[in-house]
Amino acid sequence: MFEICAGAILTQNTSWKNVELAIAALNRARLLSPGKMAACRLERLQRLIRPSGYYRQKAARLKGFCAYIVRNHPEGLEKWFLGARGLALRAELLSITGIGPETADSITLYAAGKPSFIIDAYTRRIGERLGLHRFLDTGKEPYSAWKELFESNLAPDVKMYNEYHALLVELGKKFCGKRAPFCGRCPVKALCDYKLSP
DNA sequence: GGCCAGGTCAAAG
DNA sequence: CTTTGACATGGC
Repeated sequence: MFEICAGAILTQNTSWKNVELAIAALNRARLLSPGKMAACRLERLQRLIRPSGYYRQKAARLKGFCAYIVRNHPEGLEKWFLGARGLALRAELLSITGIGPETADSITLYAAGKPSFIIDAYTRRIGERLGLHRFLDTGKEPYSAWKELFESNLAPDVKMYNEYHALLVELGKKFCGKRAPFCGRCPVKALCDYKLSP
């Protein structure tokens, strides 16, 4: 649970592979709990998470997150997440420095198990290449616009959001690299073309 | 060697 | 309020 939260912060603009190294180090150091991490010296934390990049910034963000939990939710993550509505939880997470919309959604969905659709680089990229950006609510922030587009067209189901996002990431890695503007081989595109053609 | 990776925030303009 | 720069490592 806390590991998922830490992973969500560590993976900001970073490949998951590097994050795994950092998580493994934290695990070996037995620091994967808010209390332990909050009590850990900053320099030590920085050293442990170094492989995940931005280690100074991320160490500060992790500590800030832990300090917030210790101070405002001393009963622990489980109780906090259990007692909170998804939307309220997301808003609360957003108030913590270092937790932006995507990280908040990742924690809300993956750690707390509440339906909150995650928008990431792959989701946007695939969406754009399928022409879905035409349906975005102009006048809203891009993140919110994408999120609303998906959430207003899908049932708020945790398991489905989970799989949906995982599939988008998988497909994005394979077929929608930043350097390949045309993803004609992408199965999602193939499926859409099939569905949309008479 | 250059480009990229499941972003976020504070400082400028 | 919108734009821009900083943050940093590992893999291909």
